Amino acid sequence: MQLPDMNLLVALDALLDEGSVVGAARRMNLSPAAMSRTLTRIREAVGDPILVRAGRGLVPTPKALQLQGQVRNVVEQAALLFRSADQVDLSTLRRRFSVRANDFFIGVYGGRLFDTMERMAPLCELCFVPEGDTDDEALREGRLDLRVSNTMPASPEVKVQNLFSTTFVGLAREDHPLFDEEITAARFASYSHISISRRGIARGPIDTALNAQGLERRVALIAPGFHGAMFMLPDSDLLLPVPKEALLSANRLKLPLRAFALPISLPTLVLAQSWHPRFDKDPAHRWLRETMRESCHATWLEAQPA
DNA sequence: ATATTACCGGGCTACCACAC
DNA sequence: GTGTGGTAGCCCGGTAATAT
Repeated sequence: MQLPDMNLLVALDALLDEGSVVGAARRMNLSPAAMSRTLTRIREAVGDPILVRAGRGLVPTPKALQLQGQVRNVVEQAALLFRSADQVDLSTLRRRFSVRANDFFIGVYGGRLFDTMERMAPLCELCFVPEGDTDDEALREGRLDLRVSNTMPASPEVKVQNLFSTTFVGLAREDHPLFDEEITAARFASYSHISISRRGIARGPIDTALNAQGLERRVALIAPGFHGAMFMLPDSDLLLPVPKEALLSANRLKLPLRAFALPISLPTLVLAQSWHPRFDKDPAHRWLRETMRESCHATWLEAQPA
């Protein structure tokens, strides 16, 4: 069987990623003219224009967008074949690591993670992507390097490693009437709450715990993320349960908020990172996972009460 | 500014002739 | 039969010019 020139795949990956002939040429140490001719060969091989002129630049065709994930996957797998199983030169490593996490994790843990990555692998990019419904598929296709979540992946082949566990505390404006007397479950339930949910779900473990005591709370506001919700507290009587590490963000932002221990018992939340086994032996990915684990641990320690 | 094309040169390979 | 050297053709990259 006559195989096509596999170098075209590497060039196609660069072209689709950069979206320009000049950018892809720079990345592959070629002249723009040489890359333009490579694009011509790719067009002939694929039978599609791949990138078409739009003013000064180029835009991808639907076929190109459809191929992008597959091409990246194949190129990464091919690169792995030639890479030592244990070594990676972080100083020259050019790679974008996509991590899916919620805004609590990004806001509290993302900064230290990025700082460590920036110092060790200055040419790498960290790309946080919002949580989605097709995590396992994204991991499998290589669109996602890591997923950080408290829910287990649906696919049994996906690898999981615990990062840290956390518990919830309550947040309210510092002069909230809640602080005038002892914070009982009944008083906690008597104020309106913010519930954090991307899918608009108002009920959760807090409601279960209150119901067990014959109490019920009113969720007056549903927000997609903790950080945005925190900014609503100073102007309202709302209460916001947050993972206790989120207090780091509240303190840094110098928000006029006060934390309180929840008067109910909630299960401990365990956050874990998960990845597809295809990346298990990849030294760069292994470094990412290790860096994630260590930077999370350092942030977690900082957030613990003295 | 960026993409494409024309033209040129270097490297590689297939093919052939020749010597051993 | 095998190894070596010469040649032609192809592929690909560079520069420069042109088109968008």
